[in-house]
Amino acid sequence: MEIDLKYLEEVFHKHNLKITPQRIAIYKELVNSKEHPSAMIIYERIKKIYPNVSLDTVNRTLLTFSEIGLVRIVEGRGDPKRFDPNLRQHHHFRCIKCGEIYDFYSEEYDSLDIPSELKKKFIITSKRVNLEGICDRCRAKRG
Amino acid sequence: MEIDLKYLEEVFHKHNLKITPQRIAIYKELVNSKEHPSAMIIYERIKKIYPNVSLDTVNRTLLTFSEIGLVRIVEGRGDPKRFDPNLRQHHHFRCIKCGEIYDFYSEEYDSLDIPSELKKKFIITSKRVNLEGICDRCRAKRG
DNA sequence: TTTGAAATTAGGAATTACTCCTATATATTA
DNA sequence: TAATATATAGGAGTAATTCCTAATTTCAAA
Repeated sequence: MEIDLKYLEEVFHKHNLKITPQRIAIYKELVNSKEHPSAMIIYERIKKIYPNVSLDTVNRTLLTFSEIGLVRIVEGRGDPKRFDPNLRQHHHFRCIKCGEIYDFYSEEYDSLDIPSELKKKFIITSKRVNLEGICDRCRAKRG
Repeated sequence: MEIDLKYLEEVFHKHNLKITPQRIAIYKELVNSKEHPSAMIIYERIKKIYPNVSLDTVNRTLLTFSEIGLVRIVEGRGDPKRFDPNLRQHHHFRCIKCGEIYDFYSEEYDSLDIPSELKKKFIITSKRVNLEGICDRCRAKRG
């Protein structure tokens, strides 16, 4: 998928971030990933194009992106952080066997009300339904 | 809070786990925690009672507990694993400033339907709504 | 009860996933 | 184009977790 470079550069400008080839490459790689990759996975792929990019840069960049809201860190179970460039409101199904995360969309879930006792106490900035279970592939493997 | 030792021993038996003082202490400590603690935090507390318990045992034990469904690993953002002994269906609010996680209950959320295209493809074993935002304490701090 | 096999533990080493440090290089603005 | 503020690479350092192994403990059967 071609990314909208202009949009990306605008976002960088808005947050006073310099436009560097590494940042663009990292963002491209993440957008074109389907599996909510970790920094290490992005790093391995980027290395093929920029052989001496450093893992630290990939990590730092992905964290910067998440700070400015360009990507999100997926909610996981304490293993390596995984990143998600999908900013459209969506929800996750996670396979407890293989760890794969599948995005899905649901208007019903999007329009869930926040319980009023929480609304009074907290400022709510994000809402997501996380489902877990066994995906079709893993189910097939074990009959 | 007093834990139900009998219940705990039954669970251990059911899964062919031996009843050891460490396992009981670790479970007690977790149940009596209110902040979804990490293995390290549990370890520090247990050490006061069993000075030469090892961190590995705490980690291993908590993972074992999560495998048999006695506790759950809280969904987080890649930092140390945190554990939750609350098996009653509930949902989480996580403060993006301080990281604190608050359990809450909602019948509306509990009774959410699973989208049919997911139900067809996947076996769903768990469902949770995760809210994020800023908690009352952090809000107070910054006026 | 005692005994013995199998599971579990402590302690340290190893690994993994970051995160920090700093000299060099690069992007932007004047 | 030059100045300067950022960002990067590479390596060191740190945190969280997992692995390894010898010693210990649990528990079931005698």
